[in-house]
Formats: sequence, C-alpha cells, structure tokens
Amino acid sequence: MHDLIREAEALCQRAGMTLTAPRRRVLEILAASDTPMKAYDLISKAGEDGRATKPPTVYRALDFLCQLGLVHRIEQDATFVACNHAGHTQPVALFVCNSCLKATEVAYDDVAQMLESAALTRGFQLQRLVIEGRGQCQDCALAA
Amino acid sequence: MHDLIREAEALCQRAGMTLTAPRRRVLEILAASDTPMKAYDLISKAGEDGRATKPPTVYRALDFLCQLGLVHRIEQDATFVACNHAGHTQPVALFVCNSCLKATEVAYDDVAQMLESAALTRGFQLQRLVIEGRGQCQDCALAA
DNA sequence: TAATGAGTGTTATGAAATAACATAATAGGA
DNA sequence: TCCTATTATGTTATTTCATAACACTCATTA
Repeated sequence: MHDLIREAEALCQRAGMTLTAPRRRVLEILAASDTPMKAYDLISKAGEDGRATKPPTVYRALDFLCQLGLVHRIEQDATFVACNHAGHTQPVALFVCNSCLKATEVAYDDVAQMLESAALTRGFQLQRLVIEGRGQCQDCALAA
Repeated sequence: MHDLIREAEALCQRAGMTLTAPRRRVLEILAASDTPMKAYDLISKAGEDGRATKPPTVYRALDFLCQLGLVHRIEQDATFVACNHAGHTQPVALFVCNSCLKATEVAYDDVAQMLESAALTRGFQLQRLVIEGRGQCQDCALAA
C-alpha cells in the first residue's frame, strides 16, 4: 500500500510531474479503501484532518491520477478506484460486484485488439476504450 | 424511422408492456437525432409542444427504453442514443466520434464471450457489460 | 528581481438524476 | 357495472456530480 505511493512518486517523476500533497492524499484514501469511492466521499474524507477540502481540489487530483493511470473512473456510477497494476498505461476492464461492491481489475490486451480491429473494419480509429462489467464476484457467490 | 416506432410497439407488446405517450415521444426524438442526446436536451425538446415536460418523466421513459434495449445510455458522458438493431437484447459496443459525435453501434458476441470467460476464470459472473469507445470515425478521418 | 508557469484555495454555479407524494388511466374480477 | 389493484404520469423539491472563474502561492529561471 505504501508501495503504491512510492511507485506513484516514481511514475510522476518519470513523467515530469509531481505528486503534490492533495494528489497524494486522494491516492492514499483510495488505496486504503477496499471498494471504489464517490468523489464526494473522498472530499469529506480528505477534509477529516483540520482543513476543509473542496470539490475542485479533489476533482483536479482525480483528473491527474486518472491521466497517469494510477486511478480509474468507473463510468457507470461515477466512482473512483486505485489501480492495482500501478504504472501500466494499458487499458483495463473493471468488474464490479453488485453485492460487495468490490472492483476486480483485469488486463485485456486480446479483447482490446479484437475491439480495435472491429472498430477499424468500420473505419473507426479507437483512442479510448471503456470496459466495465457488473455481476457477482466469487466470494459473494460462495456466500450465497 | 417510423419502422423503429412500429418495431418498438411490437416489442413492447411481446413483453407485456406498453409504449405510452411520453415513452414514444422520447424514442421519437432520439430516433430523429443523428447524435446521442443529453437527458436535459430531451427534456426541453419534449416540452416544445405545449405542455411542460419535467425530468422524472423523461428519466422514467429512458429507463424503460433502456431496459427494453431500444435505447442505450453512453456512460462516459451520460448521453442516450436510439438503438439500431431494435429488438435484439444482446449487448453492443458503442463507438463515439470525438469530432462529429455520432455513435456507431456494433454487435460483439465474440468479444463478449472473451470477457465473460476472462471474468469467469476469476470467479466473476457477469450480468451486465459496458463497452464504449472514443476516437475518430471514418468520415471525419477523411475530412481531416 | 521580475516574469513565468504549475498548482492550489475559494466562491459560486451548472448539470445530471432521483425522492416523495399526488393524481390519473387502465385492466380484471365480483 | 362498480370496485379495486396496478401501472404510469404529474409535480415539487432536493440531492448528487462536476466545473467555471478568479485570486493566490510558490518554485524556477532568465
């Protein structure tokens, strides 16, 4: 978990950017959470130490972290989750359990290639790809 | 385009549901648009005849139409688009052009199967799948 | 030391979606 | 037919998600 922060720092440095205080704070909170979080939960959590934290601060940090691939935004429900494979810039698929809400991150090069070629046969040049699943994770299936 | 409405009616009947006035209205507007629309654009457009149309009316219609697969919600930017292959209940991938904003709908059974099995090897049982792309469509690529 | 640029703080507002409750329309059964 | 249950809509208000705009800080460098 502190690994993640260290990796993040290294990654920023390589990219010529800096992991400033608010960015690090947001990443720490996300990394400590076992489920994806809403932006406003982050905002109140980040403000739990003395000073107030306001929406733009957190949204800016999230934009930054998402761009570096350190955090993923789950489009279906506007939540954010820290990336497992810190540092990879490849796209991932995110499977979210409807029961426990935990997110499973999966690399999917093969799938991406299929989609890319499916798009290309229609003359469409892919720049960004979002793949999100909903369902039931193993733990919840066994518990039921 | 009127085909779509007729198909929609048939589909509703088969499902034991009804294509009521507001639902039909929303579907018509979406079908007439060549790009995906935001909910609030629909709301004002639907209100252009005399009577005011309010958010819940349109959101309810959208929920209904999405459930029947007559409309798709694009999660990335919260827009809605009428379905091409009216009646299919299989999932589709949506590729949205960053220039002209038009959406291309693509069936992807093979990709879905890959993702499903990728999920299953992790014990994850998929119930819903969202696949969305962003990029440049053929027309815009040629125009540039 | 001025000028630049990147980042943050703050106020205010815009945009997307839904809760809660009242009302209407419709279909089925006695 | 009349009652009742169900389904859908109308309406008000509010919640949730996100960003615009501008002032300020602080490090870098010319």
